[in-house]
Amino acid sequence: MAGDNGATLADVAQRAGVSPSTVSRTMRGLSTVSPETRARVEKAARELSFSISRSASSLVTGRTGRVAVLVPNLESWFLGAALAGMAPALAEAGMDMLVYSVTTPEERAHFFDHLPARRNADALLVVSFALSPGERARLDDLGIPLIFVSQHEEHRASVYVDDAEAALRGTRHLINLGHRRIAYLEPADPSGFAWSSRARLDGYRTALAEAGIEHDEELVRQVAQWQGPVLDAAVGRLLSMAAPPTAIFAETDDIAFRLLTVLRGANVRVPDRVSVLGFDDHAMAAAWDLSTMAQPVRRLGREAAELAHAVIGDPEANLERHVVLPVELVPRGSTGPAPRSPVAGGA
Amino acid sequence: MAGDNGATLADVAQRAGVSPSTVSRTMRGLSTVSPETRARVEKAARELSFSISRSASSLVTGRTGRVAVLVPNLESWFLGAALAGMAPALAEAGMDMLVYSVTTPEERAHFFDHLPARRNADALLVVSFALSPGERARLDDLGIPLIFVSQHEEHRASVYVDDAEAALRGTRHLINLGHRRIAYLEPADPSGFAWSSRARLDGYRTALAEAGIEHDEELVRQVAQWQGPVLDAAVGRLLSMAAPPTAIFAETDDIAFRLLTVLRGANVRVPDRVSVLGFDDHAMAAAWDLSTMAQPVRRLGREAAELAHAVIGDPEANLERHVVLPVELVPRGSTGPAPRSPVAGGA
DNA sequence: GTAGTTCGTGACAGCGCTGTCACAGTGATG
DNA sequence: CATCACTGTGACAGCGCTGTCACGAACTAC
Repeated sequence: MAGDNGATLADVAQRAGVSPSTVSRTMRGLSTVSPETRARVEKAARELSFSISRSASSLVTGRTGRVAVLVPNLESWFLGAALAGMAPALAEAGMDMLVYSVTTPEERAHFFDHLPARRNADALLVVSFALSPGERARLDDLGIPLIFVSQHEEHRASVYVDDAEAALRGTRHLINLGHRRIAYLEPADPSGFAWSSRARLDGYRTALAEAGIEHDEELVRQVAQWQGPVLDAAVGRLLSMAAPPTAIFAETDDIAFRLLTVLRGANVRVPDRVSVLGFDDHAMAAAWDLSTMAQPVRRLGREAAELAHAVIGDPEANLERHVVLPVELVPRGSTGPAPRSPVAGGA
Repeated sequence: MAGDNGATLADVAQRAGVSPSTVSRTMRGLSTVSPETRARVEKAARELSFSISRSASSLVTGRTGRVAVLVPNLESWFLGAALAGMAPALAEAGMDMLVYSVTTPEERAHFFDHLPARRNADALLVVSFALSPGERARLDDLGIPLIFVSQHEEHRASVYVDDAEAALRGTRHLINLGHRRIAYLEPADPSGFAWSSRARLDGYRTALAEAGIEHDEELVRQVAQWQGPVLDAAVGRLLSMAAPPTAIFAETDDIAFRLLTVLRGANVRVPDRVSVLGFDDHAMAAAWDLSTMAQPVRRLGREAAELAHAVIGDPEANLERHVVLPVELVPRGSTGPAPRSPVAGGA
């Protein structure tokens, strides 16, 4: 039984008493088959547990029925959610999802040298993957449509969120709560992830300028997103300022979680003394009661998958289409009104 | 440029001045090619950006060079880690990874009706997927080797952890800390995940029996793993007992996180008044300072991928091999010595 | 009733590879 | 010097489909 690859189209044809052509037409749902014949063929196919060999059909059609997805890893909540958004959309379109997780330098070298996706997929979705210029160029060699997800790419289809606008709105939320001293924590180690870190910082600055709050570069600090001590130091630095911040905007929820842990350990009450705002709406954000800017990650994935499907189906499709999705504030318990006591001065 | 599927083997042959057969032999690394010819062919292949069409070769060989993975979702940390373990192992073996995420009833129906993996993969890895008997039987129809990951399946290759032993050791750890009243929280909603919940509970009971601690069924409570109120109620029940537990063993880290949140909200100090032990070593466990039983999830994935590769390469391979991996205690700050005060009586 | 149209089906080539067989060239053996 | 084994290469069929073309039957129109 094992190794038996199943019945062929010809087997089904014989059983149904028709030609292979007719079986092929039936399986592909072409309309030029009479209802009776169709029923007979479908019955035979079911009895033989037949299903089309994509290898054979793609040899003829040049289409593989597969979409490849390139991700910088598989363990982050973000990428899982993005894939989770793609999977149903692709399945619905009858396409399979090929996943390439490329993390280490060895994996990178291997992937970009061999381009295993070549001739194995009809499109490549690149998700939040920081590419070198050489790697970027190499992807064009694949000869299939590229779609960038959660990253912006000139002259190529891209699906992403408006980071600047989101950071702007998040910062405004803090300002509306009365905060004037608002710190910003940005990741020092994007670790292969690509997103518009710069845009988020810009949005933060725009909001401050808008409110006439003078910008204090001391309040912007780089912290390690995953590792230990650096964040403690940054927080210590902020808490020991003459005019310490009453709110901290973390560029990612991962940073916010670690920030909350540090603050809790230091007995700094949130949000009574310091408000904390994150970015992403990480799966655990609700459990941490973290206010955050929610990225529609699943939708990002879904839109990308749908775009891929559209592009594959239509060779004339616009290969430079950009889809920008909104980010919404999810207010939770980690943000509150600015305290009266520690800060005296206004703007 | 787009839509151009690249050079064929024949193009390379012509450029290198050899026959297609020789190019094929070269690309597959067969030994019967002279070094000079090999060099010439490789040069030509590189110049044309050639790579083998798996569709064509699999049509002949019957092998697809792909492994399919069936997962109940893509958003859990656990499955991401399992996939992350598989990916490099498969890449190294030159195989692609096809991911089928099957969550909703509609997706289930579609997957098991159409078996899209049929003839599209050389093996199927089933990861922690709770199958109905009908679905289970359907998978055998695929005609390819099945490998069960993080779940135990009679007469089929399986890679999993020793849940009973792990729960036994975890409970022993609590007993060694002086705890005698140890509660156990098990999930009421496995939500499509398959693991040996029963085995974990058994391990807990074995440890208690071993230590001569009488078993109190009141201390074992079912809680919703993802939803809200049920856990509060269970915790309330435990804390209002005449002899409340001094330690709580949560069957998953997800439960433990929610437990910690509830306890914090209720001002029950951990571990001073109640120790909390989790199970999984979730990516966030360190951030929560949660003591837990660490499953080697990545390794689970890697071993499964290697097993798949072995089985595919050798048709005579043992299709019923079982690999059992160990679970280790990771002691962190959520477990500590049993308090003196609240409980008087011993065993 | 003849010509034109549509519908449903079958025949057949060929997609790009691989596996088998054949065969020329080289060196070893007696 | 004839025989044999071995090495490196090419010729060719065929894997399981799809796309094109051809064709008979059943209509429609005048």
